[in-house]
Amino acid sequence: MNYEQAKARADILKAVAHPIRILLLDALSRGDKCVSELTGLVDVDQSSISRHLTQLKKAGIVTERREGAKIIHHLSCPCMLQAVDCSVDVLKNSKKRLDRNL
Amino acid sequence: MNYEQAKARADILKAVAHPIRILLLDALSRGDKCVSELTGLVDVDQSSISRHLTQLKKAGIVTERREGAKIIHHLSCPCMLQAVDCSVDVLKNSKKRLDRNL
DNA sequence: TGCTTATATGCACATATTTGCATATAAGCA
DNA sequence: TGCTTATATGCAAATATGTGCATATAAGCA
Repeated sequence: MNYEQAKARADILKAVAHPIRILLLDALSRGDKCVSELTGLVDVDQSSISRHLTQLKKAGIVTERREGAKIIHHLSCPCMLQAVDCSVDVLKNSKKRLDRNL
Repeated sequence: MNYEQAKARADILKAVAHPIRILLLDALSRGDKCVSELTGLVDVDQSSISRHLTQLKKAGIVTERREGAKIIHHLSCPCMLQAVDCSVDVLKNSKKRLDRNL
């Protein structure tokens, strides 16, 4: 793998690597939602959610469609949920190691 | 999923989301290596590689063992390679969409 | 012990990321 | 058109991240 390829992969992973964006993906995994619905999930400004969604869209993980005044967001790459699951495995393994005092 | 859980997952993914760290994981997937071997992979200072490895170790993705003067690094969570593969899927899907002019 | 190789760390600096507030843009509706 | 709801964006400030250089620490060996 060369640096360019690694950079492209890193850019996708960076788009996911934020607590709020992970919460957004989690919510979208249970169905399409508009910005105001997603804003209700966390205690941050609506503008912040808007920008997080922009990042997910730029990365190609989420798509949008307009429905009247609302913009509906859709998880177009559910595969990224698996990437999040991988991180859960790491957490579990780390915990196991701690439990064994390693 | 609550914010704490999302934060823990994000911290793991952040540890991977950097081109150099992805190159390091890729190299380690083909066998354990010491710092100086890994430093040869990219044109950055040895201290930079050392710090990237520290992040991977803190996240619990890589472990180390000493062998004489050298410190050998080992990919303890190969599952993270799958997370990187997920990002490749996203890139492929994005490319497909572009090819269809969507 | 003194020298060499291997790795880590303090420091300073540059760059990137996140955030809220205010405000802009866009759609729907009276 | 004027009002309301929905979403995006400019700006400024705070925080985080990545980097090289110099140097510290640790192991092996003559």
